[in-house]
Amino acid sequence: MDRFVSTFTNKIDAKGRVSIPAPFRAVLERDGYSQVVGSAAPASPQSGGGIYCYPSLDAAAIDGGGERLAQKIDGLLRGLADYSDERDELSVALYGDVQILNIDGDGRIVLPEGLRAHAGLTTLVTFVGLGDKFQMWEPKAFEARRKSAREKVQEHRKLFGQGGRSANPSDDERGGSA
Amino acid sequence: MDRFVSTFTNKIDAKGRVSIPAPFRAVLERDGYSQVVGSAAPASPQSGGGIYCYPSLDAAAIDGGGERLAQKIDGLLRGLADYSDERDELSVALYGDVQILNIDGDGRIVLPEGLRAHAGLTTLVTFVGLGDKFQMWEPKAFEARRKSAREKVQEHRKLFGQGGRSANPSDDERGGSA
DNA sequence: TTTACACCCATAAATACCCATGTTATCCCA
DNA sequence: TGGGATAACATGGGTATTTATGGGTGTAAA
Repeated sequence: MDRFVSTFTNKIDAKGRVSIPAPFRAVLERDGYSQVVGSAAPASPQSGGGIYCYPSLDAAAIDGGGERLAQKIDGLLRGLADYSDERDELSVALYGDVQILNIDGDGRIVLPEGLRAHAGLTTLVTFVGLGDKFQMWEPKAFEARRKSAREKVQEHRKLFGQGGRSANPSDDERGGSA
Repeated sequence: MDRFVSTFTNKIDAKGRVSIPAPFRAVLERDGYSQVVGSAAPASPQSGGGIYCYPSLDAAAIDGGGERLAQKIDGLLRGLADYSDERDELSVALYGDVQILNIDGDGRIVLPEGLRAHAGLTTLVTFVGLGDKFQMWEPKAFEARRKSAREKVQEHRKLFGQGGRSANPSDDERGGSA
């Protein structure tokens, strides 16, 4: 199964577009999102093409993914009675905040104002692979979070007393930052 | 699977018309429009049909959708056949105020006074995708709804449990980028 | 007639589509 | 093994479509 891994930082251009890191695009293609590579019939936004994005509930970031992520959202609602008030209300948060961003022929998306604001994005976006989904962060904000995450991991290591870490993986970032 | 997702806010013009967000129209086209009378052919040369609408039972909003929604409502009532009291009530509540709003050549509908009053609509309408139906809200009212919905989701998130939108980044954080 | 509505056209703005370029990593061959 | 040719990718920008919105007009119902 393909997973989103690694982090990449790309630029938001004057039109608000960002390139999705090629490796992520590859995962998305397999994940069952249908992209119009050539000049075939355009996939409509709701057709299941494009990527699913929504503001992260507890972080200043945007969550994104393909069909698999969409299915998970569906799964959360399954089991709730049809047309119950509760279901409607949860749907608002789960579907209402979702945006389907179409990927253009060059592998780019446009980030709507709402999402950009939530993540505090201006000119750069850091794509972070999280397995089933990925997140889009403002580079500085992500660095801070990554740092704290590492510290937590270190603590756990000490607790478990297993130091067997082979090497500090070199971060394969690209783009103008760093 | 096609679903209504995302939210859009459009304007009600002087004639009481509102544009249905294009992505929703795309879903409706696949879903099948509701026909006013059972004519196999398109209802009218211009409009492909109409959308199935009724005042939301639990909220100051209008529920809308296509054939799928119409079928579900039907099914829901059929299932209640035994409890005729309840069925009658629901029938009245649901069918009584159902309207099929025709979509004009430009993708717009006219909101009847009754519906508009129920949702407190004046000049703006917020369309909210809820999966297999959508709702129309007065923007301010919707904001409140969205807020409470988000809170509810926060509560329920633990119940939904693993595998869901794990939303807590540190849950699936890889310790570095190995 | 008067009113409400369906239909038609016009337009600005947002969006999708297309092609070009610089840069980097990769490959091939001498 | 070095170096030039090649391919992949991120990025910039021009242009054609879509979309939302406003308004005019005919037509059918009241």
